[in-house]
Amino acid sequence: MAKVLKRTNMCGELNKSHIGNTVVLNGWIQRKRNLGGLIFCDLRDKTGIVQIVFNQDVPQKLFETADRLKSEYVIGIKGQVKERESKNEQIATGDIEIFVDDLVIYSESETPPIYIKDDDDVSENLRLKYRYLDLRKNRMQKNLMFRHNMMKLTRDFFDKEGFVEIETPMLIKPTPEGARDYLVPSRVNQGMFYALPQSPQMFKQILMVSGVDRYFQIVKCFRDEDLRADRQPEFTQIDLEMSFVDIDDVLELQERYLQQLFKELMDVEIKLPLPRLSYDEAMERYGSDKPDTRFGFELQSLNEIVKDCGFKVFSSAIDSGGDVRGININGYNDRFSRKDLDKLQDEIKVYGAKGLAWMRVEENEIKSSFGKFIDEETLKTIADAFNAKANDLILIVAGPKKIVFDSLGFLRREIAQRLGLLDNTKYNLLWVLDFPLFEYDEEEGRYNSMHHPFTSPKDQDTDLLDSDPTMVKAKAYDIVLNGVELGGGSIRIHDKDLQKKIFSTLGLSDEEIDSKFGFLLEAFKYGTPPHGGLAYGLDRMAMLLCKEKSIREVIAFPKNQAAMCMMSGAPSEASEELLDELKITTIKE
RNA sequence: GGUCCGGUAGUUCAGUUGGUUAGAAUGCCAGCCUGUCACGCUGGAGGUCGUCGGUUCGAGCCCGAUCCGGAUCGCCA
Repeated sequence: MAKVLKRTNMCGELNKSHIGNTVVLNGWIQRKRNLGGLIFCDLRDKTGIVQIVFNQDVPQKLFETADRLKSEYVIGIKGQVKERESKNEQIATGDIEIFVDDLVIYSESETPPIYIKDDDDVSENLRLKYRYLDLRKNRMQKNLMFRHNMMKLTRDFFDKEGFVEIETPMLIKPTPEGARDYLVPSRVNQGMFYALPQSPQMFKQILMVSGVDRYFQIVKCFRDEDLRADRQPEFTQIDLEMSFVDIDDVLELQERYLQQLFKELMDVEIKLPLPRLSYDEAMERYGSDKPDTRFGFELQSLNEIVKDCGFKVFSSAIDSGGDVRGININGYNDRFSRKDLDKLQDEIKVYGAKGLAWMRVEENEIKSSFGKFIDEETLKTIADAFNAKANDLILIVAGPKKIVFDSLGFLRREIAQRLGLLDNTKYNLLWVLDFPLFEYDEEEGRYNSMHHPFTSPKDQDTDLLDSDPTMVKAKAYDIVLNGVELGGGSIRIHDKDLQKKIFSTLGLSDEEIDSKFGFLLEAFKYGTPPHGGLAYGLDRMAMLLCKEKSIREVIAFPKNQAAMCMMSGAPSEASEELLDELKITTIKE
């Protein structure tokens, strides 16, 4: 076992002020340049890279050891910091280099299967398999540090505001609604199962009943649903709950938190109060309940203009309760070929759109895909509704509202991205409020909670619970950043009778209510403060602030799209012994 | 579960209407080299073209099936 040289400095932190010092560094060989009688190595640790030099003034044995060095060998060196004759402007330590007089090889390395550099474009599968190598990259180290700083700032902020971090259980009762649970068999209670929490929702509400007053937790949550670039089966939430508050109290505190987060971690000033949009307005203007407001192309209703226009696609959409809406890609008509438009039309079919109608506004005429079905007067009226000028492109979708919103919402984002209009130095935070409490599930023929069943309806809407549940608005709020839902929450129901009423509107029988939520309702019998809270998706927040495209870049050991850990091989089969003990029989083929 | 894109050297990729021994860059190995910093120069090794089947005189290329990866719709209270 080689001696460990006691480190005096980190590689990336050395500069001119260290010239003349003798330093001891530990790290990995990034690269070796052997000039024959002179060897240069780039030595890397988590802080950066510094050049170390071996020349023939050193003992022959040391020089021979240096000659053996290869990529990713782990070494320790002692040497003197000297000013460089020719600087390297590319790296932070480019003014200096270390002349080595002692070298220890702690461990050798096989040739790594992936390169340790930020701009490699190796397949993600390989990166995940060799995650320990991937994480050596400067970019990944930075992301890990950023996430750490985010969690530290979060803990400090909420601590100062009187919040207490309390751990809630990971083995809990399966939840009937919402996402699919991960199930954990109980050995002690044969045939019974725990679930891993999708969120600590009921526990944090019960902590309010317990008089904790303000709770928060940075907590792992689990949902057994399909993965996406921004969705992992296990993810981290910043979860919090407050007693004796209404919507404005929650939002005001969160705004101060976000302001501080952006100021300290990003050096970005966020102006308060944040903009607020109602759910209806967000849908009407942006076709999304998480609008990206960094660019225009807002939706415009054409119902009034085209309801009697004679073009069947439009009029029948309106007659059957749907919509005709469009967006104006103003100033970019010349950027879209006929082929581009056909492709966009294809792409919105996944949302159920039957087609895409378009109008090209040119200097002296309007060309459109539906010109022969409609008179020129109406075309002009549509163009006027969009304040269209030459070189504008108007895209129109007709159909059921959801399809129209989804399609145009997609087109807005997609086109802005293609045109390079997504300014990643801009951080548009906003609240979306006044969500519907329920949405009607056509397939199951019943109402579902849009948020979750503990969400309080708006006071003035409680009468509508019986007559028209879909009209009831919720005391719910989402925080949105550049088109991504960062988090959401609500003021909860603290009245057990109202809570029961909501459950029954959701179609739950008394027995179901009792078996699934009985403990919460029981707790509510004994004095419940008005309360509300919110949860942020920490991974998503870190992803956006690190300017990454996937949350996998800010999670140390993420799963791939098939929910597998490529490094460790999870999930895997369980042993017969374990399964026997759990009384679980697997179906053998 | 559906749709789309991809799978060729350790890695990233090219590979023409199907036609000789499948190429490049980089990495790796060996030799030379005292101011490099993506060091350079010379030489070398490295391939089940994801897998199986079919068409064909002949398949990396065409067809079918299948496996794997990614994006996405559904799903994600």
